[in-house]
Amino acid sequence: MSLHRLEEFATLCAGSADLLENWASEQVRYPAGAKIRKQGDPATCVYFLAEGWVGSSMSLADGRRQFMKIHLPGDVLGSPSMSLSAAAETLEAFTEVSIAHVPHRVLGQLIDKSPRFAATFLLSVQKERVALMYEKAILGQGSAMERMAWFLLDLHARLRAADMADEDGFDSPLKQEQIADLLGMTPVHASRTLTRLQREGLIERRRGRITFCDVAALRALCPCTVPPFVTEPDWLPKGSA
Amino acid sequence: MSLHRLEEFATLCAGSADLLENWASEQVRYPAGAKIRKQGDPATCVYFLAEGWVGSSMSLADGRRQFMKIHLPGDVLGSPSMSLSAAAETLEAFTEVSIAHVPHRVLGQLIDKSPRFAATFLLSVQKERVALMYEKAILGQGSAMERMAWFLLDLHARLRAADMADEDGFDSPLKQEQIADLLGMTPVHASRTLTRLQREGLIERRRGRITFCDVAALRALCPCTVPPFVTEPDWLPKGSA
DNA sequence: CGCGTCTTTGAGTCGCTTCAATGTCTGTGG
DNA sequence: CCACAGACATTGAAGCGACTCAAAGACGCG
Repeated sequence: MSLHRLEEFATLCAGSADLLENWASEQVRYPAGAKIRKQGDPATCVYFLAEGWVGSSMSLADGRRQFMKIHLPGDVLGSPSMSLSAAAETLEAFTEVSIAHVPHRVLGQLIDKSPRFAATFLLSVQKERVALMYEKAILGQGSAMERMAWFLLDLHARLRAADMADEDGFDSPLKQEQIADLLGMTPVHASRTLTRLQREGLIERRRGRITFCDVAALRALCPCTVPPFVTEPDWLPKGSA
Repeated sequence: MSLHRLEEFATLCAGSADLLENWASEQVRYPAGAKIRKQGDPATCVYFLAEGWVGSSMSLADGRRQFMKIHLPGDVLGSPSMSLSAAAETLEAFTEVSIAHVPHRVLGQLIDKSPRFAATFLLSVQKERVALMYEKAILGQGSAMERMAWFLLDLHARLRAADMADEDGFDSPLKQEQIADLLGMTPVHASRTLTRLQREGLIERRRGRITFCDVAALRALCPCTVPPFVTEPDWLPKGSA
């Protein structure tokens, strides 16, 4: 399996794939709780997450915090801030993590050399944008139960894709406060919501593990489903570099 | 002024700029209320909005609706769905509009021919992604007053950039129901919130016009400000095609 | 003028928050 | 091995912000 998730839309040509692997192989480790990059820091590179869990968040002026995404191995982190003079999001390790730093300069070279890389990277960014759109819709329209059900199913699907969970549940290092800041509710209410899901027989909890007891009911709680992504769209530039 | 807003990060090389202008010049008109594209439709092109106001929205299974963005002339619409097999968002004309259809194929050609176009388009997508991140934070963390203040100031800034508003206010065709669906609240509460802003002397309303009476107070209500965007980052491929 | 659409206002309810106390788990040192 | 501390989770009670339902008011248009 690749160290990054840039080939989910299309296979890259050998040249760019090799260059990426090369950069991705040089990893830095951070302990749990470390801030990899803070909101407001100069943004000079993006990050390939190789191991561990990372959360990206934005803080408001008065300290309220909104997590944007829980990142899993293979994710490219921090790329929205390439368009900014200073980083918009804080990247924080939830577990011990292993991360490769890829300077914007390298991305620029890859785009310059390989149109196919450029298009593939663009698609993966659009995919993240679509994910944000769904999350915006759910924060704007959904109740606490709906948000929690969405979160559990979405995280589970992504963990499955990363081979980090079995079919009926997953282990997670997330504290309820972090889940709350992801879903736009208070920690107290996150606890109540999870407790209620458990009391109603949809999930079980032990230690950090969540087990799904009634996936159908959870899905029924989710107000929307994401349509399938394209692979190899016909307009994609063919590989050459 | 250009028919699109792809050159806010960097000037394009003559070849791609010309090709774009050419496509952008062939416009279709839609009456107010028309659906330009519906959620679930096949996604085969993106849209350059030349004239008028458009809203992009996602609907949940039970009919609740979340507007993603109010689009103004110069905006590129519908590009998130390039990554999907079916469109994720509905595009709806708020006024009579004039729109150019640009097939994905053309974008593919441009990316293939001009790395500089590819990088510039990527940056503009990242910019939209950052905007979504802020909106997610505000929906997740902000009160109704904060959301409304953010909306008014953000829309005003964007109207100013498009030369569609003067310094102290703007005209808008938006109904309160649409504002409500953008900010994740009910129309009734949108009305109360606007009325309260007016009673407290921050804004005035007459017809569709909003006038700012106390911009400082409005800004103070906003929980966050977007950092400046980059222009011509040094890693951007130089023009050639 | 009269009609339809949009907005405002009021009263009651519900969901989530707040504050504070209690409970649980884990690791640590006596 | 047990006692204790600290961090996290749970629970209860009270309050508030936003929602719902419903009616009345304003506006635009024929």
